[in-house]
Amino acid sequence: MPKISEEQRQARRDQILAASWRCFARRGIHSTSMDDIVREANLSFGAVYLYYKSKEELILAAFSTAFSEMRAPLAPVFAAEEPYTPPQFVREVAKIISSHAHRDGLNFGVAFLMGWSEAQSNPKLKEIIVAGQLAYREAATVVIRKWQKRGDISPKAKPDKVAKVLLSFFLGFIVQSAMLGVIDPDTALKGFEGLFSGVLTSRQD
Amino acid sequence: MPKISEEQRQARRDQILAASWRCFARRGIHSTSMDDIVREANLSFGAVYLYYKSKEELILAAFSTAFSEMRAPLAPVFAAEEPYTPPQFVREVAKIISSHAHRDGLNFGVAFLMGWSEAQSNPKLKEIIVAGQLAYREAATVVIRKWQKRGDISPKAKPDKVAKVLLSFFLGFIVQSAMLGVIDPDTALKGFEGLFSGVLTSRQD
Amino acid sequence: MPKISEEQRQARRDQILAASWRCFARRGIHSTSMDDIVREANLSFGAVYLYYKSKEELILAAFSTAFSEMRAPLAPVFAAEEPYTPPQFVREVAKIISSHAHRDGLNFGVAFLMGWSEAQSNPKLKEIIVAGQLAYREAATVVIRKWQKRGDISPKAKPDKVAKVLLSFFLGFIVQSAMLGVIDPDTALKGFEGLFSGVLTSRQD
Amino acid sequence: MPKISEEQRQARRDQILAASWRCFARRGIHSTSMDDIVREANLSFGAVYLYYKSKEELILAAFSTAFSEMRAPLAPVFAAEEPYTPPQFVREVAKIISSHAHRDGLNFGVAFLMGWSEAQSNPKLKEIIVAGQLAYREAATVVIRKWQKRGDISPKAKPDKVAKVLLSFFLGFIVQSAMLGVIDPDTALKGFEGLFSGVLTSRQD
DNA sequence: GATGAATGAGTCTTCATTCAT
DNA sequence: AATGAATGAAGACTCATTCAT
Repeated sequence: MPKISEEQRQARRDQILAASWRCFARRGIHSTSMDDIVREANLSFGAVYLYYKSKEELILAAFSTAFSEMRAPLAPVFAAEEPYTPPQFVREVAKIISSHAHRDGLNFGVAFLMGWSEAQSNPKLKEIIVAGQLAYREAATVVIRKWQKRGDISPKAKPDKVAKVLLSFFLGFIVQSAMLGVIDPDTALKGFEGLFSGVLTSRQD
Repeated sequence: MPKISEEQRQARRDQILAASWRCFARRGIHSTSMDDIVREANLSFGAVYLYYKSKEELILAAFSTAFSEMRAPLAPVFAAEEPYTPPQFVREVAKIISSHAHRDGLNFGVAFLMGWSEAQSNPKLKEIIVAGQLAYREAATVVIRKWQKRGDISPKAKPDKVAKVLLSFFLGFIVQSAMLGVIDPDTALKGFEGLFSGVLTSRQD
Repeated sequence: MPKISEEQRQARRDQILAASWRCFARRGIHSTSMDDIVREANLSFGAVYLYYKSKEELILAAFSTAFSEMRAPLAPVFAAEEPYTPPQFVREVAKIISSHAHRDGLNFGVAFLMGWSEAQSNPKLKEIIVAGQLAYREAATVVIRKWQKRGDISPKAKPDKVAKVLLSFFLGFIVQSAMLGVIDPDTALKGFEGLFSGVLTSRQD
Repeated sequence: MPKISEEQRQARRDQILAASWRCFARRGIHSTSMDDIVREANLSFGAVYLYYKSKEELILAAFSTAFSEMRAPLAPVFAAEEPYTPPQFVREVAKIISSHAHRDGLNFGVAFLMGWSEAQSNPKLKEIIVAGQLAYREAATVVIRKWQKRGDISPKAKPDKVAKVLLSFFLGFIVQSAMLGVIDPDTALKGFEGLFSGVLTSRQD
């Protein structure tokens, strides 16, 4: 019979994860030592290892959490029965990414950059990320089909190709937000509309 | 007074950098030891340290080189007096990114992901990357103005906002290519056209 | 004032010791953690430390017990008023060692090997073992004198020297049983008889 | 092309092994830290790990060496075309064990005790030791057959059983030497002769 | 008496860097 | 210029022990 409740246990895990992210965001994953995390979490080595049995497991948990925290607010936008129009959809996603990027005074957008990089030498992490990106492509495809049904975009477009372009846009948005500073959702909206204000015309060539 | 010519010196530096990238692409920066690089370059520790005085300097040089190698083929596309139309522009950039990503059997697209991540704990690298991305935004702005002049896109659009969206798209394209596999330039073209096939219409609402 | 009876207390100590031996025999002393013992004994850390105040004390108790458990069945063989003849004596001792070595599916013969090794860095343990081996030499000397009295062996032999040889034989028997598998008591008997079937003759040279 | 010769390399390995044994003999294997060995060898961590890639490998090498050092002087005694008579054989082996046990002011006899114990949790070591002991049994069998041919012992004895008894005796001799102090070869001889001075008689029963 | 979460000193090991040759 | 053996600081992780409950 455990001496602490499941809630207490989860609270400790969260405490460690939060401390880890404060360290990772400040110094990067590889410049963060377990010692840093232990100190940041105001715990002991043993305590941290009681909840995560290796640095790798901790890193994996940290990224899984970070990714799913981004997933939560995005889900309703992708799953809406009656989706936003493309420009509004872009605006909404941009808004969520922006607000997610800066919390508790730290830039959590870098979590994605770090995760993508780390994935190159961490198969499990890569699997998680690939699965996540493919899921977004899938979800986007569904939205795109609805757009086509509603007449928002041409019925001739291939949804899977459009989905790749749409996902590219969001991923790049994350990169820019992390490297150059947050992009205002309205800027995203206006830029999006502007970029394609002539597409139809140019296709008529 | 150096005992070897400047060409020989540069050749050695390139040899070391090439070996480094083969290692980095395979195992990631932090899982690559100087020993790995020394062996991959068929040199000695002393030789490597003769040309790069620390691992950090080597990493910095490796990223600088990788970024400028991408810059070279992109430059004419951005600098053309009479630019491609937006869809064709996207296609061209996608083509260059794709072909750059896979060379010598290695995925050099990951170089960008690694660089962005590494930049979080390496101010000098961050500076280089930020400068590069801002330069692309600038170059894109110039192209966008030409599009507006030529009537490819609306003259009312703010070029700097459109540039952010355009850069986002390309950066995301790099991410997807590295994580999920290369995206065919025609897919990019078709997806791009499809996504915006209804933008004007939707704006008329 | 203890809250449990002395019998309960001793039962707990035995339970912990038995669990310890199951662990030690499986993985060795140094690869066995207190955690292993706690789990094997179905107890808690606190409980184990209530009965043994350190791992060292537990180890010492474990060996003391193991040694005295071997002593019990051997005692009558050594103390018999009218001892076995030398070959039968060897057979009896071999039988006891063999049956002791394999109990509860574990090889307790290794206890001796471990104890001898551990004694090198544990003075208290060494003292116990040395005292035990000297006691066996003493007991053997008594038996040997009886053999001489009865005419089993030459009255000219020095009992203390014979005792050393006899003890050597038994100790080596323990080693072989633990390392190469149990030696059958009859094998010991026959081998013993065979080895010395010509000693008298060779002495006549 | 290596910078140091094979002899220098071997010398370093020997230096490390010698230092390890000084530590092991003093404090036991598990109480000896790599730090102890590094200091005793007057080297650096890196240097030791350059020659042995883990503590386990070092331990294995240390025991292999210790065992083969014992094998060297024993080989001629076992392999002689015309072997010693049984009592002289015992004397010779005892002499070699005694002289081997004390060298450089350290008791190398404990090496065997430690090895046997360590083998319980180290399969590779166990394999080496088992193979060694079986080899000695084999070698002893050959000697025993020669004794039978020469009439030193009864032709009816089973050589393999006698070999087990003979090996037991030597192993136990090692144990006693290590735990109680070296046994004089002549003591071994006299004790051996004394123990069996009545065997033939007792067999007539 | 009993529990088991928490502690933190101590361990093995790696690897960027140096320097005698 | 080039070599590669040697260095040792720093890192991840373990585990005997304690103590608040």
